Amino acid sequence: MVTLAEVAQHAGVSASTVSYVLSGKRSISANTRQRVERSIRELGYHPNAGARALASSKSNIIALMIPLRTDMYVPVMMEIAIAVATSARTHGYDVLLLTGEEGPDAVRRVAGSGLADGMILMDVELDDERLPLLRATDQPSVLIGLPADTTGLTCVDLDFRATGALCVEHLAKQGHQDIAVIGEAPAVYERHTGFAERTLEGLRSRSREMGVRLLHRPCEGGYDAMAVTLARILDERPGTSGIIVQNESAVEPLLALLRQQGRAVPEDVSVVAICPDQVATQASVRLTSVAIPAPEMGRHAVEHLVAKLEGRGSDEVVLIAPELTVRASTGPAPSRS
Amino acid sequence: MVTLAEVAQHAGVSASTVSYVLSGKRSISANTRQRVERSIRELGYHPNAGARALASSKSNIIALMIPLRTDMYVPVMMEIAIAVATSARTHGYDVLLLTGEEGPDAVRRVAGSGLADGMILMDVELDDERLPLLRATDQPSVLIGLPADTTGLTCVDLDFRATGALCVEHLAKQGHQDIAVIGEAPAVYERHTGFAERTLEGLRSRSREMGVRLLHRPCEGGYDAMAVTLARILDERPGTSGIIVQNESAVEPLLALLRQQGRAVPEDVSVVAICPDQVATQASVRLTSVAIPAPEMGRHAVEHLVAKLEGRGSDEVVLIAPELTVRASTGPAPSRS
DNA sequence: AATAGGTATCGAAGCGCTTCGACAACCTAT
DNA sequence: ATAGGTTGTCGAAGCGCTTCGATACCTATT
Repeated sequence: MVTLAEVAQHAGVSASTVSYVLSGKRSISANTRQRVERSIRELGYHPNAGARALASSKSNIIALMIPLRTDMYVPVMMEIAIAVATSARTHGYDVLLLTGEEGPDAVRRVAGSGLADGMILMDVELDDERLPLLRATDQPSVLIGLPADTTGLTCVDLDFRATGALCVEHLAKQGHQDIAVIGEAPAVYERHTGFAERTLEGLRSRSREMGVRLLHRPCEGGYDAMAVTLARILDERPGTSGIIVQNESAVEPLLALLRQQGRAVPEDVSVVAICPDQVATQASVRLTSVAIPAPEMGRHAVEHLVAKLEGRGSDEVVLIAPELTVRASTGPAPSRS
Repeated sequence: MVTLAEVAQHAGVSASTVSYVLSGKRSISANTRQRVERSIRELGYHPNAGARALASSKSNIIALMIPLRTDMYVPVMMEIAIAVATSARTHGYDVLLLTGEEGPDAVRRVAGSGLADGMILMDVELDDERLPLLRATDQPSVLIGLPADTTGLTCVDLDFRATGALCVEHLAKQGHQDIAVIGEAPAVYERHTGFAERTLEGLRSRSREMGVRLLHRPCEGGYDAMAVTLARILDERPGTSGIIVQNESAVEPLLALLRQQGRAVPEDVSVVAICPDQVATQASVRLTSVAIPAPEMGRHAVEHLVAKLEGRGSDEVVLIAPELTVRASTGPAPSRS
């Protein structure tokens, strides 16, 4: 393993000079810089991460805490994780992957050991048990998702309230009067995941404003659960002509069931999905949808965290504006006969 | 930030004693141990990761290199990543997330900087450009996936050859004579991903042995691509009564298309999938499938890597035996009229 | 000609930990 | 009583880096 000292000797300068060449914190003559850089290349030098962390009290690592569950939004999580990792690299950071398993202890461990300079938390619940700790240790951090109380925190999320509103608006404008919402699994609501509840708020308030009727039903993923849920919905509101789905694993089953029942999309029923674009475009009907901009969320999170770590940036809630893309699954409401 | 020295002072012992209490590398009297442990608790001490890494030349970090692409097997990747992370924790390691983006440079960087003690590579290609480096630096590592040449490497993977064979066998035994295979996207074959080619080998050799006809067609995910692929298959081999799918995002479209064409599953066509159990059980028909045991793969990978890091364990190829679960999508071949 | 201000470099201290050798204290077995 | 072993603890060195003066030289300014 090549060390700084060896590079220094090889280049005929002192160790500190090499360090300054690397960090650029003091001016170095062009001549010396080149000699040092050449030695670094020739010896294949890589600074030792531990030593660097010790001396500078900076690890250049960002911890990313992902949920342990894989019952929802797996592709989204993955996309965010990848976006965080690649985006972090462009800022000179590596990413440490923590699962939710350890819970608050992970926050303590990482903050206490100086393993990471800051952390990004995904899947934040409305009343997340990690938040008090985060505030207490004032560990630099960014949340993906929105807790109930955001004071002293930086959060990045899609504006799910606006997303809900946008979906209703789109359907209402096309004349749909009875709209059903197929939501996430009941467990998601029970654990008060912010995005689910905020979507619901947006859906409800906008349907009130626009005078349409809204029926919300949570739904486990899969064909069987979807069949039951759909039957109940159509039983309760036979006139339902617009459906909003916020559950990836219910999308395809829903379309299959509608087809099977002879309900044409979009002629008889319009469907709007809240899902990643990939799901919307690969479904058996190309779905009108509001995309969940996973890469953008990951990037934003990293950028805000890096800003904090560099002393710039402040606590702030960043809500990404939703965009509805019209595809083949929505159209005018069928005329009521 | 509490340091070792402060703990030592608080407990009235020397720093080295505290260190030995922590590591257990020398015997410590029960009395002293308790005093030290109490001080640690009271002060909320966490050893500094950088200092520890520097002094011991061990970071207690495992690097996990995941593919950048999200065009295939996203849930599987995610499950593996989570399994790796949680499993690593039980062995006292944290996981550093690297994306494939940096390619071989990431290997160099991590190995050179001592950032991680070892690495796990996912999505290994048959002739992966990272392998020469791995061998050259003799960086402790484990691959998930099987390259063409495994000498000097430790690999963990599902036995895809056996998987292919198992699928064919199951259908052949039920009397199916014409079997179609819907494979991964063409790009996957073009980049010579090991698992895809090995599955194919297994499929082909077993169908030769059992005297059935096999037609393999790569297929992009999604409804449209699946429609085209299916039409071609049925055109070329109208007698096809068994279908094997190895492409998650083709599963549901396939089922939808068959339904639409009035082909009943399993009465007219039997379908076997190679996919995670979740996909198989949540599909619109409960699918007979060979599961991709993601958690097991992740766990195995970590355990072998840890064994290597502790000086135990050797180079070895671990192939996990496939298991076929019969569900509702396969049955006897329709009698030929 | 003397002084001030830059610029380029070096030496040394120190980050918080691990680990080796030393040593005192005690316990056996002669 | 003494040599030889254990056991428990300490001090000091050192891991590879960053960073803070200090120094030496050079150019501009008075």
